Amino acid sequence: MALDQTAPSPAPEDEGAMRKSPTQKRSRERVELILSSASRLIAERGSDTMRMSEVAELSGISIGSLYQYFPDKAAIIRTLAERYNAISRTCITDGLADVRTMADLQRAFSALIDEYYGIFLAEPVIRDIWSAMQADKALREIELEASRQNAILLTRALKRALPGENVDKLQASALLVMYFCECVMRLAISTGEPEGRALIEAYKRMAYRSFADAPDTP
Amino acid sequence: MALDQTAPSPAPEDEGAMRKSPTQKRSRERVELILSSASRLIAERGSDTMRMSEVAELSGISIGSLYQYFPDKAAIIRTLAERYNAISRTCITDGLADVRTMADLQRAFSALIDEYYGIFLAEPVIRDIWSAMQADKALREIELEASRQNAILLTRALKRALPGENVDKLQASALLVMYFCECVMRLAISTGEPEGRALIEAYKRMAYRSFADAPDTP
DNA sequence: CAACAATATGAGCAACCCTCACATTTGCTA
DNA sequence: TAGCAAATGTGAGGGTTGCTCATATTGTTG
Repeated sequence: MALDQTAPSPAPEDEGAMRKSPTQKRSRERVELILSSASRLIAERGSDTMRMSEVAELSGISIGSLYQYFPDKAAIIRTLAERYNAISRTCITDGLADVRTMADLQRAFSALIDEYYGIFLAEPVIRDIWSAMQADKALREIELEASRQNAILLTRALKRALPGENVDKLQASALLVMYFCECVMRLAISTGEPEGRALIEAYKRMAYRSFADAPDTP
Repeated sequence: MALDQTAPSPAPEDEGAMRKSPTQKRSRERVELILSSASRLIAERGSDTMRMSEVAELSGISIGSLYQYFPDKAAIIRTLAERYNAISRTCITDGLADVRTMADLQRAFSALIDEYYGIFLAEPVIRDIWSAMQADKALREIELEASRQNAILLTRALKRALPGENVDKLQASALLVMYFCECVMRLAISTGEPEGRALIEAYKRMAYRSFADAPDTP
C-alpha cells in the first residue's frame, strides 16, 4: 500500500492541483513518476528538504516539465496528502462495512485502528506528509474535512449497532473519536514503541467508552 | 500574558539557543526586542512568511546583530516555543496546587483547561508557534517532553485525590490526558467556535472518566 | 589619549522556487 | 510522405530568502 500508486478507481484526483489535467496516457504516467520520486525523497529526508530540482532529476525530466503538471511544490504535497486521506477512508469503509452489533463494532474498530497504525509505521512518507499537513493551514483544513467524512462512516456503523440511541449523541461521539484518531497516530509515532502501542490501546478504550456512554450534552 | 515577556523567574532561558549568552543588560533588552518583533510578525502573517530582514527592521537593528543573538531563524521559533510551554506549565502548577479531593480535581482541571484554551484563543502567536512545532522534529520532541512534565504535575494531584489507587495506573492516565491536551487545543482552534468549545467539553469528560476509571493495563 | 576587545553593520553569497522564451515531439491532413 | 499546427519539453536565469564576514563603530581599561 504505497502512496505513489493510484487507487484502482478512476477518480481523477483533485484536478485543481494540476496545471493541466493529464488526459494522455504518457502524461498520466509522468504524473505518477513525479509523485513516486517525491515520495521517495520525502521518505528519505522530509518534505522541507525535498528540492524540486531533485524531484525533476530523479524523475528524469526537466524542471520546466515538472511545473507543467504541478503549479508549485505545495501541490505535490497536497496530492500526496489527499491520497493519504483516501487510505484512511478505505480502511474505515472496508472495516466497518459488516458491523451489526456493538460487539462487531468493538472488534472492527480495534482491527481497523491496528491496521491504520500499521500503515503509519510502515510508510515513512505518511509520517512526513502528516507533518507538512500540520504546518500548512490549507492542508489542515483538508485533514479536518477528511475526519468529518470518516465520522459520517463511523456514525452509520454506530446507528446499526445502537439503533435506539440518540443520533445526535452518536454523531458527536463519532466526530470526537475521528478527530482524535489522527492525533493519536501522530503521538504514537512521535513517542515510538512501546509507548506508541500503549497509546493506541488507551485510545481504543476511550473510544469504546465514548460509544457506550455518549455525552449528555447540555 | 504575552509571549514576548520574560518570566519573572531569572531562569536564563535555553542558552543553547543563543549564540552568545547575553550577560549585559543592554544585550538582554535586545534579545527581548527581537523576540517581541518576531512575535508580532508571526501573529500577523505566520512563522513561514516571517522574514529575518523584517525582524531586524522592526527591531531597529541590523541583520548581522540579529544573528549575533540567534544562530538561525529556527532558534527564534524555538525560544518562543519554550516560553509557550512555560505558560502551560505555570497554568497547571498553579491550577492543581490546592487539589486534595476528587471533587477538587474536577473543578481545578475544568478551570485550568478553560484558562489554557482562553490563552490559546487570545494569543494568535501561540497558534502559529504550535504549527511550527508540529512541522519540526526537534520542536515536537520539546512539546512531548513538556507534556511529560505536565503529566508528572497531574499525577501528583491525582495521588492526593485518590490515595489508594495504583500509582502506575494514575501515571498512565495522566500521561494520556496531557498528551491529548495539546491535540484538543489545536483541534478546537482549527474547527473554530462553537465546535471548539464542544470539543473542549468532550475532552474534559473523557479526562474525568480516565481519572475515575484508570485502565487495567495488561 | 591610546590600544585593545566587544559589538554592530549591511553588501553580498549560495540556495531555493519558479518563469518564460525557445526547442522538440506528436498528431493530423492532404 | 511531406507539411504544419498544437502540445509538450527544456534549462538558463530572475527574484527571494537565510545567513556570512570583512569592516566600522562603540566600549573599556591602563
